[in-house]
Amino acid sequence: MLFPAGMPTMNRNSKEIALLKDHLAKHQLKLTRQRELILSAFLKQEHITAEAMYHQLAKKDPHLGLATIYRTLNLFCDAGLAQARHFGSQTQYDNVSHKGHHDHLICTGCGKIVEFENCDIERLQEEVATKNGFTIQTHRLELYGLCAHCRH
Amino acid sequence: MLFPAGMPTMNRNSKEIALLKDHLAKHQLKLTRQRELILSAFLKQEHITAEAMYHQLAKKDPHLGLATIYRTLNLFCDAGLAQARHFGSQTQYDNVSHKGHHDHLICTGCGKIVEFENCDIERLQEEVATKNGFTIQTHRLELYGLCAHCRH
DNA sequence: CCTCTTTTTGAGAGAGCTTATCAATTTCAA
DNA sequence: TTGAAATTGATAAGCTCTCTCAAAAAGAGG
Repeated sequence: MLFPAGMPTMNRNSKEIALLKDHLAKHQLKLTRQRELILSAFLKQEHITAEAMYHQLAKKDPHLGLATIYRTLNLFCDAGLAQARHFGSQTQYDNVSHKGHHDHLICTGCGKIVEFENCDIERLQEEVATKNGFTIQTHRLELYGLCAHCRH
Repeated sequence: MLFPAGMPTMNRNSKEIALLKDHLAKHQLKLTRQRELILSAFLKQEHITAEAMYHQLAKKDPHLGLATIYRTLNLFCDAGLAQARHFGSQTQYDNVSHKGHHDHLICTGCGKIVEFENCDIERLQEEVATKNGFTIQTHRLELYGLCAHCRH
C-alpha cells in the first residue's frame, strides 16, 4: 500500500522516531510534546541552526524556549539522529538520516555549503579503517576552500 | 653554506617572514616586537588556539595581551600564513606551511585516536572540489568507529 | 638622532552563541 | 490516580572573540 500524498511526516520517519524512543528508553528520558515538535521540524531539514529553528517554531509554539531547542538538538546528537558541525560562530545541526550520508564543501569566503557524496572516497575510508582494525560507524568530511565566486 | 644545527628558527622560516613583511608593506602596517614574537612561536606549531598561544607566550612576555594574539593570528590569516578552522567551541589557527596533513580514526568506545594519511583520498577530494568550482585550502576527515579491542 | 604622524598595544568592556540554574510543570510507572 | 523523576522556560552565567580608547611604539622625513 502506498503512502497517501498528504500523509503526515511523522509516519514517513518512523525509523528516526524509533531511534529516538530507543535512546530515551535506554537513558531514562521522557518523550515530551516539545521533543516531538522539534523532531518533526528537524527531520524536514538537511541542516539547521538552533536559532533558525527557534524562529521557525515560534509560530507553532511561541513559548518554546531557545534553551530547549539547544538541549533537544544536542539530545538528537546523542541519539545519533543529528551531527553538530561548527561553522563561523554558529553550530549547524546536520540531519544524519537525510538521504545517504553527505559530506560538505564549505566556502571560507562566503560560507556557502555544497553537499556531495563520493563512493570512491567512502570505499577508501573503509580500506583505511580495516587496515587499522577499525569498524566505521560514521564519518565526517569537510573540505574548506574558496568557491568560484569568492576566488575573484 | 649549510645551516648550523643550532640556528634559530627565524632563519629557517625566511620564506614565511618575507610573506608577512610583504603583506605589512602592502597594507601600511608595521612590524612590531609582538608580531615577531607571535610569528616565531606560531611557525613551530602545526595548529594552535589563541588561548594556548597566550599561555605559551606568557613566560616570554607576561604583558602580551590576548587581544593582540587574536589580532595577530587573524593578520596571519590575511597574509596567507595561517588558516582559521572552527573546532568545538574554539578556533584553531592552522600553520599553512606545514603540508603533511593528517586525518583521524577515532574509536567511539575508548576514545583512541589513530592518525593516518591517504594520498588517494586527497586526490579524490581535489577532484570533487574542482567539479564544484572550489579551490581547497584545507580539510578535515574524521572516521568514527570501534577499534579492534572495543569490538569485543 | 629628533620629530611628527600613523599604527599598535594592553586592559577591560561588550557582543554573540551556548550552557547552567532553578522553580514550576509535565511525564509515566506503579 | 499518585508521586518520584525528568523537563521546561526564563534568565543568568560562561566562553570565546572583537571593539574601544588612551598610552606607547614604529618608521618616514628632516
